[in-house]
Amino acid sequence: MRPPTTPPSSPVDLLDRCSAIAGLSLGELAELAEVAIPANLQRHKGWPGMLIEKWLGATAGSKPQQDFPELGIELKTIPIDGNFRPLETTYVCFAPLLMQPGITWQTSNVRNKLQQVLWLPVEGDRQIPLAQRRVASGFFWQPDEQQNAILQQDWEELTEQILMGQVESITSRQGIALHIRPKAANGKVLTDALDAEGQRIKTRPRGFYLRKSFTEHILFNAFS
DNA sequence: TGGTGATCATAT
DNA sequence: ATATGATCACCA
Repeated sequence: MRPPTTPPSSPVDLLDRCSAIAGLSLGELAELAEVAIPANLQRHKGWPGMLIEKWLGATAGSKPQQDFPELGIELKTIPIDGNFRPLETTYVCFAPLLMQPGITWQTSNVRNKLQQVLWLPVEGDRQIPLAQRRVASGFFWQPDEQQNAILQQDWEELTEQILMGQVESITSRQGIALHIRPKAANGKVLTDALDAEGQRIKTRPRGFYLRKSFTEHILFNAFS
């Protein structure tokens, strides 16, 4: 078995590719793909995600769009414990700190990315050697009405705060499903934002993340 | 002990 | 610096 060299032609094709790797370990997948296996993830935090991308035929590169643009599908690998509960929050996208005029939930990058997600849980307990961690079954998810409402509410609250020049007072404790945290290589990375007086300030870049409590429900519904 | 804030690798 | 892929790790 080898990784595909072309993007999936359809959602069914994509799901087939998931089925083909379900139950296999990251070590097996890395060996078949001729990818080096790091000893741990401390300096290779995105490694499982990149490996899975390769096996599903996602377009390489760092574009601010979905992983499968032709299908309108975003891929998210998610580390889970023995009970299929998420071990980490899920990064969604950067939080724009200099708002485009007329940005709404409907046109937001968060909504665009979460409209149709392929979740691929992977064993993530740190006591399991990286190479031995197995891939679970992937599944499609679309936010239901209630989930959409919560996401929209969180997004609007956080966006409003950014718009009001209050980015520095945003804490990751805000938001039921979606929250904002720093997202950068280190604390020295700064980007432009606006303060309450509309003056340009430098602040740490932020990203939108899904809380574990939210993704836990998604996983629970999928596997129960 | 788990969530918040910080950080790591890589491509453009 | 911004974007992708995320997980690390400190401390309340």
